[in-house]
Parts: sequence; structure tokens; C-alpha cells
Amino acid sequence: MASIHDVAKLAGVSISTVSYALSGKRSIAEATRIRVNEAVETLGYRAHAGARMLAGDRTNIFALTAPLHSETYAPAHMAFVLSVVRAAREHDYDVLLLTQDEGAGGLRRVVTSSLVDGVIVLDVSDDDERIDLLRSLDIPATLVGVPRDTDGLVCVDMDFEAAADLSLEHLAAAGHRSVGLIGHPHAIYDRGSNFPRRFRDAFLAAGAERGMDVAFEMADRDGPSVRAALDGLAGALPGMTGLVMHSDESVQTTALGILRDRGISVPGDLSVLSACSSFSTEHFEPPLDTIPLVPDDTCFPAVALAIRQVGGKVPPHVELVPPRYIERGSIAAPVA
Amino acid sequence: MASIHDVAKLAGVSISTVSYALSGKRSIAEATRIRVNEAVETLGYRAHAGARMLAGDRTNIFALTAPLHSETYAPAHMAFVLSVVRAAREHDYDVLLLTQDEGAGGLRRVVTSSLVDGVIVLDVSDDDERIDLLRSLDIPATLVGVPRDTDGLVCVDMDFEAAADLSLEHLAAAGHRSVGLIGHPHAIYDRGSNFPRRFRDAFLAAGAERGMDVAFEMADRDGPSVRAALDGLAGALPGMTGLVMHSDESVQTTALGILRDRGISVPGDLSVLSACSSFSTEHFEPPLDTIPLVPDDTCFPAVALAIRQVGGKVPPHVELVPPRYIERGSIAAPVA
DNA sequence: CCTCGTCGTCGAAGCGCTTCGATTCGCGGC
DNA sequence: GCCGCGAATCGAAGCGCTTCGACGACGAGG
Repeated sequence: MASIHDVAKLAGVSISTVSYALSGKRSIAEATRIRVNEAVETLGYRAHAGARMLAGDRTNIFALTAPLHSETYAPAHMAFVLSVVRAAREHDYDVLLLTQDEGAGGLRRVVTSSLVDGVIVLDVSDDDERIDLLRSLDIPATLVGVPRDTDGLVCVDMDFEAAADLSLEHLAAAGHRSVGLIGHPHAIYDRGSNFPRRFRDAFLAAGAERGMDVAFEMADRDGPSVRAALDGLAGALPGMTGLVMHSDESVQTTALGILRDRGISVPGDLSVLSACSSFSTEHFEPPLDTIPLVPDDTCFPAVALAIRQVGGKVPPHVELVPPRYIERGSIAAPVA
Repeated sequence: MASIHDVAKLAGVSISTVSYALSGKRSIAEATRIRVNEAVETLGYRAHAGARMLAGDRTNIFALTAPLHSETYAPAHMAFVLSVVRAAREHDYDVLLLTQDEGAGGLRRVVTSSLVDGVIVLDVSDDDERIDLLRSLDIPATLVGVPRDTDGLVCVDMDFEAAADLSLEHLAAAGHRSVGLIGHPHAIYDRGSNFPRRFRDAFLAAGAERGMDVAFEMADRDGPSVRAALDGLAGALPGMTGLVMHSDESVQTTALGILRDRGISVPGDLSVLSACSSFSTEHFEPPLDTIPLVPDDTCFPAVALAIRQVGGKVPPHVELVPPRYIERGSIAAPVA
């Protein structure tokens, strides 16, 4: 592997000149810069990562901790992981993938050995062992998600409260007064993963505030459970004309299938809306109105915030991404 | 952050002694080793990753290139990624996640900058731009998968040929003579991802060799496509009594649902076997006999091989993991 | 014409670690 | 009693890079 030494020799300059020519941290004559770049090109030179870390006090690597629990919906999880990696690459950062197996230990390890410049935390739960560690480590970090206690933390997340309200706003505007919510599997609420809880709480609160009748049911990924959830809602809301689904793809597909089997047409008999889904509802039968949960919307800002923290202090705060609404015709006026 | 210097001072020895005490590369008096370890403990010392890379010529990081295509089945993909990370951690290695966006460029970047000691390649296709690059880079690498041309490569994979034959062996033993195969979506075969092709080819060849009637259909992830595949098989094999499914979870679930709807009982009317599935078929209705595709079975050997390559040369070769068969009662004798 | 500021460049000092001799000490063998 | 040897330890030389202070050249201002 060619070293900066070889480049300097070939370009006929000193190694410090090469370094400055490449980093741009001092002014360099145009002619010199060109010669250096040519030398780099012909030698295929790339700075040695270890040397750069040692001398430069910067690794250009972020750690990504993204626990995968048994109830985690893998496609969504994967989408967030990839979004973080792509965002990092836009800033010339690489991503080291940590798993749950080591627990918070892995985080401590990579941070204290100066392997990473910062940490991106996915799938935050309310009392997460990673959070206290992060606070004590005092290292650039951004959480994608909002834990109960955000003290001293930098967080980015979808504004689930606004999303819940937005979903009811659209249904109310169409004339609906009685709306059910199908949520994620029990286990996800139990584990303290917080966004489903936030959506649910905001949904129920917004419904009350708007004077609407609302109810909530959780659904696992099997047919009987989804059927039970739908029945539960129908029982709680005899006059239900609207349905919001805040759950993963398979549950929503299953639910639509059940409605079809029962001869309930969408939106003729029931208006349906998919809220905060990280997949496309375009190919559903029928396509659903949706408030999309796009990984890039939160992961790119999260990485950008981590970068800014590396460059200097960023005051702890929470950034909420406002929800968007996409119409696909699955909401109509309720039939009397 | 405490440095090796601080440890040396606290333990009252030189830094080289600390280094040797920790690495064990030279003999150290027991008493000294203990003092060093105590100092490490009280200071919370961890070697600076960059310094270690620079001086030690080893990064203890592997790059993982795991392209995610639109047709890729995310849960399986994720399972393989995590398996690699866990395997790496067992050897004190970390994993840098590369994505498709940079193409082979990302690979070149991390290798030429000496950021990683080696590469693990997932989801190999027959003509993969990463492969030529790897060959020219001359760096420790293990492919999980077997490309058409394995010259100069170290590969590990499930023995799909043996798995295909094993599935027919069990069906034949139960008395079946006419067996259909449902495979992955078209796009996966088109793209050159090679294990589905290998399974299919081996299945058809083994069927011919055993003098059985066999047929093959691909199925996308939607109901109509699965239905069409089943109909296609029924058309090609009027006397079909056995069905092998080599496809992802949703297709298999859908297929079982269709069979149920049509009043075809398993294994009463049709014997069904799930082959090379990376998910559990235990909770299926009914549970299916399976030849499981366990990520750890290939990823752990793959990482181990990469480690051995870092330590010295390992001759290029292909390691095939023999298939196992798990009975769950979904295969019975065919009714006349 | 001399001085001063600017621009472009260079040499050298680390960054924290690994590793290669070299050194010291204690012990057994002759 | 001396030599030789192995065990334990140390000092120093890098590894390849960044960055700081210094220096020469050159143009502008007095």
C-alpha cells in the first residue's frame, strides 16, 4: 500500500504539503495541488485509517446500536439500519454494527477504545440501559426515538403525537365520529418500545379532545389475533365508521383480507388509514391513505446531528419530524 | 482516556511490559501480570484502536457486504447479518456494514485504507462485481454462497444440492412419485442470486435420477401468484402427491392458506415439506417437515475462515454444510 | 530601498501502541 | 568460582498521519 511518503516523493513535495493539499486545511498553490492529486491517483493512495485515527483524533466511524428483539418487525428494522448507513456515508462516515448480545458492553468497548466518534441509537425503549451509559460516556450520540427521560440527550423522531392527531383530523373532516385503532403486538408495548405507546396515547387523547368515540386494540401477527382485534373494536364502538392501523405490514394485509372476507368494503363501509407505516401501502387492495414513516426522514437528521456533535457541542434537545399525509382514496364520508 | 503510559506508571513497569502482559506474547512474571491487570482495571484502560491498528497491522474489524435488493426477503437477510456480527464478536472482531449504494467502491475504500482485516460477502450472485475486486485486492475474504466461478475464493454455503436430494429422498421413502417445487420470486432467479437456482437445478436433476415426476414453479409474494404457481404444478403433475417449498415465509404461509381454503389437507391429501427456510415452520398450520437453513451454520464457519486467512494463507476452497432434516409430521404416505 | 504581511512550503514533534534487540538477574553445571 | 542460559524487563524505533511553528519569497506601502 502506498503511503503518504510515496505520494510526497512522486509529487516532489513534503509529506505535510501532501496532507494539507488533501485536507485543504491550509492554502496550497493550485499547481501543487494538481501534482499531488495526480500522484494520489497513479499510486492509488488512501490514507491509512489507523494512522489517521491516531494522529487526527477522529475515526470517521459511528457505532450503530440497533437491538433486534423477537417481536421486532425485521423489514422496518432493516430499513432503518440501511438508512443510517447511507446517511453516514454522505458525510464520509462508516458504520460499525453492534448487536444486543453484548448489551451495553459493546457500546462501552467501542467508545472507550476510541474506535468510533459517536453513536446512533435505534429502537429506543423507555428505560434503556444504553441511555445511562451514553450519558456517562459523554460522547456524540443521537437517539432515533424519544425515551421517557430525555435529559441531556439529543433525540430525533417522527412526531407521533402530531401523526395521531392528523389521522383523526382527516377522518373527522370526512365526517367520522367513531374510529378504532389497531396497534402492534402486545409484546412491543410490554417491552417499553415507546413509539407505539406514544401513538396510542396521543390517538386516544386526540379523540377525546375532538369529542370522538375512539377505541384501541393490539394485534399479533396471526389471523385469529387480528380478527379478535377487529371484533374488539366493533364491540367497543358499535357505530365505528373509521379504522386507523398503526401496525406492521402483515397485520394490515391480514386485516384488509378479513374485511374483504366479511364483505366490508373500503372505503364504502369503512374508511381505513395506515398510520406511521414504514412500507408502501400503494399496492394494498385497496391502496390506503397513509401517514408514512420514512426511515430517511429521521435517520438523516440523526446522523447530521451526530456529525455536528463531533464538531462541537450541540445542546441536548428533541427534534420531531412533522407527519405528512398521503391520500389514496381509502377514506370517504360515512354512510348513515 | 487512560493510555498505556498511565497503566505502566501505576503498575510501576515499562509500557512494553504492559503490552506484553496484556498480549501474552512474551513471558511475564505472575506478580507483574497481576499488578498490570489491577492498574488496567482501576484506570478502565482500553487500548486506543487507531494506535493498535497502526502499530499492530491489524484492525480487528471485518467488512460485511450484504446487498439488499428489493426482492430480498428482509427477515432472512437480517438474520444472516446478525449471525455474522455475533460470529465476529466471538473472535473479538467488529463488523463494518457496507451497503449496495457505493457498489464495490465501498469495499475498495475500506480495504485500501486498511480499515478492515478482511471481508465477509453475503448474498453472492453469479457474476458479482465484488468478486473480481476481491480477487485483485488479495485480502482475507469469505463468501457465504457459491458463485459460478469459485477460482481463488474461499466459500461457505449450505449444500443445496444435498438438501434438494434429501427432500426427495424423504418423500420417496414415504412412497411419493410425483412432487412439485415452489420456488422464490422470478426476480431472484433473474438477478443471478445463485442458491435458488442451485436448489431448483438439483431438485429437478435428483427427481429425474430417482425416476420421479417433478415440476417447478416460481411464486411472488402475493396471493394470486402463489395460486398460479400451485395451479401450474397441478397442471404439470396431475398425480402430484408431494410439495416442496423453497421460498420465503410469506409465500409458504399463503400457500398453506390456499390449500386449506381448497379443502386440501396436509398431509392427508398432500405431503408438504419446507426446504432451506431460514425461519421456523413450527408454528405453521400444520407444522411442516423442514430442512432448515440456519444462518449460524454458514456464518460462523465463514467468519472462522476469515480469521484463519488473517493469520496466514488458507487455500481457496468451497465448504458445503450438510443439510439436516426435521420431522414434524407433514409427510405421510400418498393416498391411492 | 527597507519593512512588513501573506502565501506556500517544509521539518519535526507527537498520537499510543507493538515489537525487536539489549540488559539484568539468578541459577545450575562444570 | 566462573560461564552460560533462560526468564523478566526495559528502552527505543518505528507504524503513517496531522499539525504547529518556522522560513523563504514576493508584492505592497512607506
